[in-house]
Amino acid sequence: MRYDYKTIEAKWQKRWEDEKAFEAVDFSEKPKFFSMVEFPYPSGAGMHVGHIKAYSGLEVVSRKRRMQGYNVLFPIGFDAFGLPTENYAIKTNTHPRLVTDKNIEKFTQQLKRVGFSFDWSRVVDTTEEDYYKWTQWIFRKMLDNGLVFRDKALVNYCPSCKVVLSNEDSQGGKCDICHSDIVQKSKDVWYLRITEYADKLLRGLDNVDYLPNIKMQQENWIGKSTGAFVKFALGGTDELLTVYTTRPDTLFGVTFMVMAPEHPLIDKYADKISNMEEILAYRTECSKKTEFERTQLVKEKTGVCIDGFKAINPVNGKEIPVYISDYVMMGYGTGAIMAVPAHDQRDWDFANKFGIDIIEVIKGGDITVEAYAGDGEMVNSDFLNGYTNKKDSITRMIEELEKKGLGEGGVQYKMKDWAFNRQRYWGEPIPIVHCEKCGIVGVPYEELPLRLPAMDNFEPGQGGESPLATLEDFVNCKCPKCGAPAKRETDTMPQWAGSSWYFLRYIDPHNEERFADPEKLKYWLPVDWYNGGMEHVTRHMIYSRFWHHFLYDLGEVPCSEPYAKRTAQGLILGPDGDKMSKSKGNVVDPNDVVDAYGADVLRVYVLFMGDYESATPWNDSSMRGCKRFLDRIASLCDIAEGEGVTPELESAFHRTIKKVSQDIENMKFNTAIAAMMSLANDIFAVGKITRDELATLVSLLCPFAPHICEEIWEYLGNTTLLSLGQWPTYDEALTVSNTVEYAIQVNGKLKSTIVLPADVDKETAIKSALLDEKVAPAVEGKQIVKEIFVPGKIINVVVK
RNA sequence: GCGGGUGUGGCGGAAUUGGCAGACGCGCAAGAUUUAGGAUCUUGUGUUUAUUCGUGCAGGUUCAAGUCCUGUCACCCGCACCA
Repeated sequence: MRYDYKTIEAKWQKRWEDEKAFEAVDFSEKPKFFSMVEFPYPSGAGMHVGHIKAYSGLEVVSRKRRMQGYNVLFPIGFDAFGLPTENYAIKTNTHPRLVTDKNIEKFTQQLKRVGFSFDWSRVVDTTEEDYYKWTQWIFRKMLDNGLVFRDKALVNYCPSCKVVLSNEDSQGGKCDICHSDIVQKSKDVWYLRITEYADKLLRGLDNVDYLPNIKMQQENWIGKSTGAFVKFALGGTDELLTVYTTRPDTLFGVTFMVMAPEHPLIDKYADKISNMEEILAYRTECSKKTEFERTQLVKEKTGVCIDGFKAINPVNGKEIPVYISDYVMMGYGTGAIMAVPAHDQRDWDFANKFGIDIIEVIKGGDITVEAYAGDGEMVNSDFLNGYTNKKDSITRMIEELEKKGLGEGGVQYKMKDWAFNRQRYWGEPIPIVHCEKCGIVGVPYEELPLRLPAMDNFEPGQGGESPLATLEDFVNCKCPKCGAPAKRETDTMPQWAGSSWYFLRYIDPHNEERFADPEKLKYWLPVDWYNGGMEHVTRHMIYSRFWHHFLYDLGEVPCSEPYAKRTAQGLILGPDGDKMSKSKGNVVDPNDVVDAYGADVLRVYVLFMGDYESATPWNDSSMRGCKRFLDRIASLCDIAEGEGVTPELESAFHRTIKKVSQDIENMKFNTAIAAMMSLANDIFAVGKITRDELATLVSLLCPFAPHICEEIWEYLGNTTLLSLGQWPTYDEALTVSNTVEYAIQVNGKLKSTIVLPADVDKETAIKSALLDEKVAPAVEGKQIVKEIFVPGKIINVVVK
């Protein structure tokens, strides 16, 4: 058969679409399988091959599941709000709506050309009113349930994008979008109280099947630590200064305290502090430092001693000095620490610089040289002396503190509340009204969606105002509660909002009454298998798990965890081994590959090129090998004859069915394809194949290269779709052949190989081995000390 | 600094978990076919003169180690003054 991929691919894509082959059926009797890939951001550049690899994994799994008789929901959509589109819109003076529609059209066309078996009847677009209505609805529910609050805070501000960023979006002091330096700025910020769900999000990980490194990253992100809160009296005030520590048992080693420069107690007692000017100067200096400077200057500690009050150590009554220093952050713990220089390197550095006492309380290190953070016997610690177990000494100290009312055990999380507003146009308007009398009032549910108003100039205002703030009609409104004139919130939601619940909308994308029908949610949830990039396993996944947990607490969804299983694909690197990027000019466009080789070749190659979870460089000639493979498969039509089984191939077929079936489940697509290539090699070596066997082979290959396989299936006389056909089964007994090639070793060195019956016994095997013409001379005249026989594998003779 | 991961031919990568290292593919070489190029097909391809030596490096356990143990180096990815 001639492999005319252009004609073949167009033909089958049309037929799948005409027959609605891949549309999921709600409430079908078949077992359900909900597989989901991370929906793309429809950028103007179109897709690159990385997208194709990201979708091909679950594409193969989904196609296999359909052939195994599952009712498969494999949806796709577009996460289309966000800055790149908006920036492009500003630059070209086109409305972001038009830009988005154009980009979505381009992406859709590209995805369809590759032949992905998405359910195109359920496409969601986060920027459509009937979608973001429900994004706003969930936000309103959060507002009702006390999970939304407003605070003035120092925020990460990107002067280039003119936008406030979350900590997550400004890692390393750089803007996640344009990579400019972030500055700190005081602003009103809307927060979502995600920290309230920290423990639920952590415990939920026990019941899901995520790759171990994904779980670990999420645990790390949540960052739970256990320890104690300890209260220190401040001499000369009625105040208790609370600190958080993971090692309350080192309390006898505390020789000073440190507060974050912005700590509010400093302002409260400003009139008691004689060196306030010095402190204010230090504060100013700190606020000027960028994140980069703060992390680079890690070793050099700076600070100022507060001249006005001293702290009292609650366990021994000692007076100790209090400093401010920027190595203590306002954002973690209580913004103040007890310093134990003998056993914390940062405290040690600080003490060393400022000439503060260092008292050893744990034996084992040399505290004149550096802090000792290891375990050991407690000393200089009164009732804790002699303790050697960290856990016991901590427990004992917490008991003691609780008895005196000077402290208690507690936990802390690294995770911070989610800064949820952006001063940009292309996002979901935050459905809130500011009323002078009533304060913050939610837009009534029946008024949702709060539509993004049409406007011409989406450029952010100077000073970081949202462009919406310039629209009088939008801003001025009536208070929904009291009817008095009020003002609308003009900020919009961050891009993470729409993607926090999209998997729910796939289940019922056209519902006008609810975000999704409860019965349908019950049928489809949870997502059985979710695949995406490693870069999203903390932010997007934690945010969306948070929203889902919240909806679960409201009784809106039937399970607490949205994703039963999560995997991640590795990047495709450029041919030069570098990350693909437009600036490096090493981006491979999937359209070019489809034009030159066909969609099936592209699909097979992105899965064959390497381990699915690892980063692998693109290689054009390696891809041509995949083309050759499919050509050879097509050419099998010319030799396929007769029915039934070719005896020489029977075992190879059963082994391949087993291997491919298992490898797909483990995402070992590269070895699955290798196994089919091997089988093809065997077939050509034998020189014949029956029509039945060819049908089996194309069934196995169909999830990978569906167009050519459908064509061959039709060539074999079938009128049904192979994509909805039967997944081949294998007979375990036939996967093993009745002879085995044994390796023969003498003293562990390979000497020869020998073919023996599979059920050979040890005695016969060794006897035959010793007769081998290469083995005999090596053994001759020597004494046999030991004979090792591993059934099915190896014979080893030890001689002296 | 902390946490996790990876080191195997010229290249991408395999190795049913301790049992013939290099499956499969690329590349390369020779041959066939072809007016030629391309494509296709066949054979070969870690190293080395038989023999050896070979999975980052150095030791160890074992009849047997890419796989287990100890130490060490390099690279990659997270988080990062987290108290």
